Amino acid sequence: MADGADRSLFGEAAEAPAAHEGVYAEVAVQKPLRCEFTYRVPAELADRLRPGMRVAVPFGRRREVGVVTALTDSTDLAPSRTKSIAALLDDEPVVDGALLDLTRWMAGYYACSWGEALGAILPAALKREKGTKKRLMIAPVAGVGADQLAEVEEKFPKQHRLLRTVLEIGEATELRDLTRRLNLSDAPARSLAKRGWVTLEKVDAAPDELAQADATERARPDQLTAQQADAVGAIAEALDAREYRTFLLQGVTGSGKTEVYLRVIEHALAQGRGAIVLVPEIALTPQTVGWFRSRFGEVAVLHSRMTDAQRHDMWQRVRRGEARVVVGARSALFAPVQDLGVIVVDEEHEPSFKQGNAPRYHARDVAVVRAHRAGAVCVLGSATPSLESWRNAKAGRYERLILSERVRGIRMPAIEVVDMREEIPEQEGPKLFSRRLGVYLRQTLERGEQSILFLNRRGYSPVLWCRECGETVRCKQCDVSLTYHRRINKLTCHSCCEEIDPPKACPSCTAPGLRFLGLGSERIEDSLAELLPGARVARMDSDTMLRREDYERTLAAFGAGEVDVLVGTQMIAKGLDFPRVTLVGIVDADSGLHLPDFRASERTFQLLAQVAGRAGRGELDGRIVIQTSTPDHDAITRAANHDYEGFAAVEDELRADLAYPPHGRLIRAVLEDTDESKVKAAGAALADLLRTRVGPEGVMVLGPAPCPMALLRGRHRHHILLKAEPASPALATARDLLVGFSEEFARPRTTIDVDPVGLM
DNA sequence: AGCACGCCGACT
DNA sequence: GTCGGCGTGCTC
Repeated sequence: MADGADRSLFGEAAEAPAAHEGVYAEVAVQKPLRCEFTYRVPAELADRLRPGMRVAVPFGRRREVGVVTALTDSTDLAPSRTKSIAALLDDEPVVDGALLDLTRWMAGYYACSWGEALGAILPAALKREKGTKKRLMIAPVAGVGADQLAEVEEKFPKQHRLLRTVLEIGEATELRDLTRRLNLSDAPARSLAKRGWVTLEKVDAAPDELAQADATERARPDQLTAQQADAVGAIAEALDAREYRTFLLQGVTGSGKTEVYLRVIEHALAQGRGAIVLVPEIALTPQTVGWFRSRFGEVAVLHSRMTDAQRHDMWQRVRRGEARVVVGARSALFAPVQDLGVIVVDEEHEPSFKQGNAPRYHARDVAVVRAHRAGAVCVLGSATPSLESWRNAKAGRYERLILSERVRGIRMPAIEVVDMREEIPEQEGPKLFSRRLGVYLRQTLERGEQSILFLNRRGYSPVLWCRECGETVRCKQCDVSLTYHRRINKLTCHSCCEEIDPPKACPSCTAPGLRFLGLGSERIEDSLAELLPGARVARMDSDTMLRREDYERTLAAFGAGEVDVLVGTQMIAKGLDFPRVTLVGIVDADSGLHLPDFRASERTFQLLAQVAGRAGRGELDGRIVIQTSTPDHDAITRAANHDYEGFAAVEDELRADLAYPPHGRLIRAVLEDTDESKVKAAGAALADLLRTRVGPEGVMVLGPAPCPMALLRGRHRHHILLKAEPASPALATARDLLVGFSEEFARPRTTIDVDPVGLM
């Protein structure tokens, strides 16, 4: 570094021509900066340095870890601006050429920096020079309880919220998990520690139950169904040809998709090739991992709850070829599997495959790209494929394989739709259970069978409403109503986690007598106690399931028949397989239907189909009750008739009319700032720029308009939506204009979301 | 994104 | 008098 300064001061004229010679490296750092940075390669590193290796470089006042993306022998920069690489951190590239190319593609496509894209593929331990960070654990101190809680309740709501959660968990927890979930900084934890009510302690690593998951026995069936065999045959053929193909494996719940995955992976392994299996985070249970482990032995697992050290270890094992099968959530897509044969994306329609922060990639789409580039096969599995994949299959880009029969000849459950508008409320307040659902619940209990009640809304009541002025009690920082939680007697903001004491009178007109409007899972649980006295009820939502063990334990209790009725949110929609469940009640099928999102109907259909799949998994016949106030809605009638194909065809036409995906592509720009006028002004300027530079024939510019949640954590948010033909080159131009705009103006902050999922 | 520098309110 | 709020400018 010093020599650079020296040269600019003394030697510039003399060695000006020579200053550009030598070896330079392009280095990508994990920051949202448009380009890579050029560094001089010290002579002693020149013959060892290769693209894909990590280096430590001086960056501003700091030292950063970056990845070398290219080596050159010249630079356009003035020599005085070129600093030298400070240290080489690898003997071998940690990112191979294929992944380097893939991240470059991602950076361009998803409008992020190459460094950010690389950041998504490297385990955290490799992104720091010092390696693995210790974990900070928070634990309650014995004897601390209600008295201490009461002491901080009034003046320190954040400490109160944290202490309450820590006490509820009752054992040491990673602080970062809690602060993320409760939307807190470290400060409240430090204050509690200072009071001596909790302890903060750094630990190395914790054992990981998934890494150690036992091989769950899952017998390898001798006989596949004819459809399974056909599917395996078609995919194996592509593997044998060693060519890229994408298959859409569409199979109803219980049709044996997993067995198809397992056979295909067997085939790839027999060829000496590796495999990646992506599953939604919440489906990544010891049981799932166990299936793969029992069949393949050495299986690497990658998921968000692992410690940095554990992820690093798994990553190394994959890179060394010790594990040839990787099972994991979204980011496992980037596991350094050599000679990749197949990528499986299970539940490909799940919105969680889209990452919510930069790089905002969709793992399903990037899986197809990675497979294509690797000459591998991609298998997208779902009972209810996304409209995007359905259309890709129709257009011949994917090959559709259908599993319509359930294994062992299990019948599809009967689905009954109950029109809640025809139910007469016995007393004031919302009607929770229709007469029919009430009767079925009682009968199921009497037969000693089990029920599941699904409501995708936690808390007791989502709205507190003033009958005088019609206002609802809202969050001061966010554009949402506060949800009443009865156990803790607080109003909670589900957007920013802030909580307040329920007011006695209306905050806007001071009239007394606020009323609860609507229902949540907590209220269902309470009402069940009245409807079915003596029934054993368990509730599963993110309020009751604070630890992973809670989840496992509740499911184990349910499986053992110690629980009669399981009440829950999304958390219980997926994967649960209990033979004694003969009744599933969907308490309010409409809850997601009216969200301001063009995918609302699709999401509702998928959720209903998924929840319905929880009943009748064993010998006993299942029964599903869907409660709704819109019984004629397509998502509901088609779900009730197990008619995916009909739903997809109708929905596809609606999307075509409006040029929404899959018939158009979207890019969304969100502008946010504490000052609303700045957001409005910048939004108008940006929309003007876009409209003048890309004509309406190429790209439609919608907005600017306030986002569905126009105020979030104290920031006003407006968005602009770009809509274009899927193949329109103008969309790329528009995207690059957005990138230019966001770089030119630091405020209001502009985030660009390519192929957005969820418009909130 | 960090992390500096740089200008205006409530406290020892 | 200063400690500290966050506005804006830069990183090879």
